[in-house]
Amino acid sequence: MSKQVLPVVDLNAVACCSPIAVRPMDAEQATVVAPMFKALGDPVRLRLMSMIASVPEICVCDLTPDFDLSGPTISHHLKVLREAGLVDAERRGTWVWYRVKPEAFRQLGALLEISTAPAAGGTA
Amino acid sequence: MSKQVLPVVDLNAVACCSPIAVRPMDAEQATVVAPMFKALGDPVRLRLMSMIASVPEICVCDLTPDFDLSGPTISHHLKVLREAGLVDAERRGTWVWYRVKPEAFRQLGALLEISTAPAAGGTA
DNA sequence: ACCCTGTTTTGAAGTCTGTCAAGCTAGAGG
DNA sequence: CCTCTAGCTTGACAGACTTCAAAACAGGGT
Repeated sequence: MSKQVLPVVDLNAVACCSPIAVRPMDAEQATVVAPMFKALGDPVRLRLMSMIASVPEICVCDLTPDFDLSGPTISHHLKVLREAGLVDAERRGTWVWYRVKPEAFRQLGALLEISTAPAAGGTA
Repeated sequence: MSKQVLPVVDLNAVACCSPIAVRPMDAEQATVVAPMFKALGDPVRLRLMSMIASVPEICVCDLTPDFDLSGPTISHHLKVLREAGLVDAERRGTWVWYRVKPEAFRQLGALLEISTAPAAGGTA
């Protein structure tokens, strides 16, 4: 039983991407997406995420020293990012390597787009 | 003393916008930005946000009925969005009207951009 | 086989969050 | 001035979150 590293958020369930500035989100979609934002809502995780996102992949051993936190705590935060579907992890020999899941990233970016923003007038 | 509606997150302090996929975030910036993501990390607030964002402005009285929650609870969530700097509120007569702060929105969107993403190879 | 290093899991403590009931404030209209 | 409605604030409580220490797990080297 390889209970290794399995994402929890189903990206296909994230009704694809119309920015929230264009159309209100239904309750179900909000339930799916909110955990991703929540995962980024902690300063430690946000930094972890940005460290992972700014390179192709990175070892936990290169993440930990940047924080005044215990190893287990970093590991916990990484797990939250994993379960939010934002990153993937893979063990290679002694070390575990993390990389972003670009789809997830794109999802969130798309939701926040102002793009063809509403402006006055009404939805009629 | 008008303790009306005052934002807490200083948008100017959000070192402007290089996507986290490009350069890791420093601790200070993460501390400033994380609360915005956190505010969106609750399904109720995410829906509120999207309802507000999809029209020019909207009255609390038009937000509340969409949820199976008490008035105070909605009010609490709106306060969180306000203090995260994501929305503004204004009382006009009997009703209070909410609208998004597009700058904040844009900030977050910019951070999530993959834009000139890293791809393999290394940062060299 | 044993130990050493890197990472995750478990268990526990303290803090924060989401929610409601009750009470309060702001404006409209008599 | 009184009352009614819309919305916010306070207080309280159950549940979730962050963190660490201790222990477990995974590989590599001797």
